Amino acid sequence: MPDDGRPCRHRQLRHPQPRRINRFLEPCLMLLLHCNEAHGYELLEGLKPYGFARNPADSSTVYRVLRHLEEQGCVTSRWETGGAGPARRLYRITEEGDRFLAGWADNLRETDRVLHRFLRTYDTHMEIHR
Amino acid sequence: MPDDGRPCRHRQLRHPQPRRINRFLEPCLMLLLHCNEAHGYELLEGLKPYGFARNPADSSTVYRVLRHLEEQGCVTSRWETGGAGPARRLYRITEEGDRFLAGWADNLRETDRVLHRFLRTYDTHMEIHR
DNA sequence: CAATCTATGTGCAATCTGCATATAGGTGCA
DNA sequence: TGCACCTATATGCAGATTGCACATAGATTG
Repeated sequence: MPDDGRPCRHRQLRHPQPRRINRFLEPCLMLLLHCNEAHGYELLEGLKPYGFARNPADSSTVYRVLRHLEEQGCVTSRWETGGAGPARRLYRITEEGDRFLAGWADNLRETDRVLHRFLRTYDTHMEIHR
Repeated sequence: MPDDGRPCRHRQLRHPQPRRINRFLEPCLMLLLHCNEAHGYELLEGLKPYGFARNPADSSTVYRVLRHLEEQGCVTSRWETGGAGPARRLYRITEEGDRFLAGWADNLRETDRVLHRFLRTYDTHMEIHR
């Protein structure tokens, strides 16, 4: 199906958008920050291996999620000036963030089980019914 | 953590809700209807094996999704009167619905891959960083 | 006849997310 | 110098999804 870039007008038969797991940016950003202190623009690139290569994350959403995580105490930030280009807000994960990430991982493992249950049922059903 | 039933006041550290996959009701209902013609109240029960046992789907959402699927041409409905209790709206899947379900399955398989990529990365990272 | 179960539905509000846009420092180049 | 472009962060707005509260109504049971 050709894609002219315009939003889908007729609401009919719309397939789910690329972002299918709610708030999936959260665990991805937290895992990246667990590896290294980083700023938003950098994380935007780092997300690519997590399924955001074909469907890049929106930068405004990334920045918003990071500020949200900071409000929650999962990360802290500090301004880095003096480097080349505009000032960057450098994020670092906290202990609270570590626990939050672990909770997310458990949560996603459960989601994975649910997904498998569905796909297995689908496959066996389709095998029987042609 | 005790749960007094009230909504979470302090917005802090909220973990993702039980419904983590966007519009997951859609493929589940379609798969159930691929097996058998059924009405909403019945489908509400049939959803349980798909991960809705611990977190039952909201009935209003189920009815709304079914009407939405009908607008899309994925299902058709007819009233069944004469049985015991109130009239029931019986849903049946269409050929368009079959294709839509197949598309959903492909979509969820991709989601599954993304999920695995994350969990594998998480596990190996945590193994290294104790 | 009141409570309860079956069955379908509307209204509303919170949440999440993508698009458009604003702001601003820095670099390359004609 | 002027201009385009890249880096970097952020706000406003609107559409989509979803859960909760509530409305409606037929049928059954004590």
